[in-house]
Amino acid sequence: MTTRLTIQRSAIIDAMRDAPGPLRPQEILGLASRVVPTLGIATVYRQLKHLQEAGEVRAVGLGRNDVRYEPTDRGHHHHFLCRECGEAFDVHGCPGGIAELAPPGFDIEDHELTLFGRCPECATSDKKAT
Amino acid sequence: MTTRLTIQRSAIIDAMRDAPGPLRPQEILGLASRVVPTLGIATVYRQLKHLQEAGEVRAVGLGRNDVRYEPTDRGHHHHFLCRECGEAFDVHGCPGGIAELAPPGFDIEDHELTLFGRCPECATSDKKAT
DNA sequence: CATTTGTTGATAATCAAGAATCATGTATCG
DNA sequence: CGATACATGATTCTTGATTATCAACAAATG
Repeated sequence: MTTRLTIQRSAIIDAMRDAPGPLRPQEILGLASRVVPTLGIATVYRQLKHLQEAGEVRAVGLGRNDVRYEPTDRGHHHHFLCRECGEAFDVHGCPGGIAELAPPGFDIEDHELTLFGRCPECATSDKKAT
Repeated sequence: MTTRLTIQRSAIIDAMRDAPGPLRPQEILGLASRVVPTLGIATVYRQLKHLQEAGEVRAVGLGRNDVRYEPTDRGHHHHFLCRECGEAFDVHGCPGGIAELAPPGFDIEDHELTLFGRCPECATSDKKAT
């Protein structure tokens, strides 16, 4: 169970590292396939599991029924989800005073903030103006 | 397709209306079953669909693989999710300046904020102190 | 009361995500 | 080179959530 650094593994890690935000398993497959064309989805899931257990990768859920993965070394940040193309982007910065929102008695450990809208690319190709 | 107000329908609506936060279909079934013991899960899903189409109910996703439903007439608010018991609570109030977090070029339409931690009930019965 | 139309509850069908299986492949080490 | 142990990729299986089906029902209408 020694965890070898195979090309598949590094391709998967690189895909996440180079992405502007968290990726879905299928997206990881697509990106890493450019490096390792024979890559299978099973390996993606397998490596994601290993990487999660190793603490190098974390799952985040934006929207409903949506699980994406991101490297854990990016510090505290939030996300933007484009409603048009579905891509997720990291958003740095965090409004303060969040813990104070909860009524007394609630023990706040953490929080997640997700912005929804249109990414620069989708906003530019304005489909509204049809 | 006239949408009759059956006891099942009103029991389902009442369950959501009386809840402190969004409910999962199974939770709705459990609560509404107190009023209509024969209630089936199929009716819950059916009514949720109708209510969504009627704009009276909205689906929200907290955490991963998690869909809950809430009445739409509660105005802008956020949520708290207890990591121990899994119950969700509405949180009123909203930190300002959220739209400014996004880098230029992003078109922000909306946002969701979820707090994680322990609810008053779970925080009191401190299992940490074992 | 009889008819019509929408509703219910039990259950089967569907679907997708993720896990397990297994033969093949590939480093590593002797 | 040959043996060993882990990794891969194709595929199948499992699981849980949601949907569709359908016979039994109930409200509204004549």
